[in-house]
Amino acid sequence: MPYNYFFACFVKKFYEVESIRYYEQEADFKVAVDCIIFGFDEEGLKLLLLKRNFEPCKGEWSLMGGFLRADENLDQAAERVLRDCTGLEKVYMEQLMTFSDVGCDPGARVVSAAYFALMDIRNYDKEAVSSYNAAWVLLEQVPPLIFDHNQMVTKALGRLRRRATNCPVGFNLLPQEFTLPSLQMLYEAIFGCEIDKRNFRKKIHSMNILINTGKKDYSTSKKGAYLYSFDEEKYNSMLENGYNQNFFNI
Amino acid sequence: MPYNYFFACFVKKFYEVESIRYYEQEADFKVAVDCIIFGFDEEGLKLLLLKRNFEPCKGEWSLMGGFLRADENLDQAAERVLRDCTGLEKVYMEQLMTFSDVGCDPGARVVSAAYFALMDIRNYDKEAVSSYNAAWVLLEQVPPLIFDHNQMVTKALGRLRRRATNCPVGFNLLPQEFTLPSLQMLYEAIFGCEIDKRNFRKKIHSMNILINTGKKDYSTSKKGAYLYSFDEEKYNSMLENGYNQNFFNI
DNA sequence: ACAAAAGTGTTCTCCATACACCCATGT
DNA sequence: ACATGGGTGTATGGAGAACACTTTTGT
Repeated sequence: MPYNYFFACFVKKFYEVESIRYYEQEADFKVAVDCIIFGFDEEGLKLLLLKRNFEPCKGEWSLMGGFLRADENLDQAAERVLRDCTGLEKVYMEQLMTFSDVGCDPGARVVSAAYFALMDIRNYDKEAVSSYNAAWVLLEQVPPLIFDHNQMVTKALGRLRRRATNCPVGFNLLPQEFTLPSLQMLYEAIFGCEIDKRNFRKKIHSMNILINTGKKDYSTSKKGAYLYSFDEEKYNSMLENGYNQNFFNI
Repeated sequence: MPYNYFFACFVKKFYEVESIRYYEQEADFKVAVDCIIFGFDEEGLKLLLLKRNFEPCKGEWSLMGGFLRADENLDQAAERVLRDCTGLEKVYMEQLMTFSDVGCDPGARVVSAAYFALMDIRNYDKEAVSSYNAAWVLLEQVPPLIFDHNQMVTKALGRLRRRATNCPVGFNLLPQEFTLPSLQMLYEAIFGCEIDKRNFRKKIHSMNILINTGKKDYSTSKKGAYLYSFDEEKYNSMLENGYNQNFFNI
């Protein structure tokens, strides 16, 4: 229970009467969170989308969403929404931007905070996903979505690209152990362009944030590709020591 | 009147009854906008802050803020707040992030979208500013602010730095005509470090986005420094032609 | 003459880019 | 033997960083 909570309870008494004077004439809004959930596999970069089996807009495609509750903040609401529909906790998430156009949701006056999430597409609760009638859709094949959700997706992709250039955020889209060819494919998918294999590997190796597990993945070639894991500790200590370089520059 | 508006009116009829079923059990929130307003003069980078002469938290320092109205979106609300307290329109503004901690504003459950703005400190409505009891405060001397406003300021500074490295957003903080020494001082203030004069000028000149007006400003030296203006047209055409370089790299 | 700010060029280093061949293995 | 994907090194160009002196003019 955070300190703020007690403070709020304490101060509330003081404000209880006053607050009516200050705030009561202001308009009320529903506050939503919508999650742009990225995943990645050999086919490419994907989004987890809902073919809605509930109202409103039943039958149409949308992002995962939900409403903010009085006793939580937006980060918590976004985590809850993600947990509900994928069964996952501790997924990389980041607030993207808040959308607020009048009449965007015709059902009510809603202000919607978009969050983007990066997750390992091989590791989620299939039952939860299918109960929401959700599916992984290739980024290039995203259908028209309800409200301003397509706009949110566009924003999220831009943010993902910027993040991926500045920090090694891409690892969140891969399993804990991954091969360099798959890491390169991921970056090619994020940036939508081809990358020279030698330059890519040189860059990655020069950063010294990968650990070669010694194991090999033989699923895509006869020779087999080494499995690496991300050395988060090393990366964090680099950050503390003022590492300020671009992680990846196209 | 945007297309969406008609659409909303049309669809509303359909939803009027239904919406009650979908949304009525969701919590209501007040939605605020808070503006982090940057200015710059020879003393350094400054923020426009309020010493509140109204409740709540009368007597304390805060950002400029206001509540979202039912008939506007967040961008419009932020513009309105800025217009009310500085008399300015068409100021560079950008949505920063939405803050939503429970108990942050003890007066009510408020979700607050922070905006950051860049303006020419020499050009604003002094009466409006003083009627709000507002003042320009050096960034290094920002006092404790109410709620989570200090956190917003920190975020805004980070965003400003990132923006300034990627695009020539700094010009919004200067008068229409400015000298290279003052432009350099601005960047030194934004990044909080010294910059080599020759390298700075080389970089700026190589971009070809400044117009030398031929006029000189003699206010800071006997020799006088040339006044330049930002060639927005040229910059836009560069963008269209796929200019993708960093504007400024420390 | 001198103080005070404006203005200017060169060298070095490092990083991004372009580019072609060998390796391991299953068939 | 060969097809398939994994893995490696070198040469070049361009941009950032370091660095010192001349110009102008008011006093």
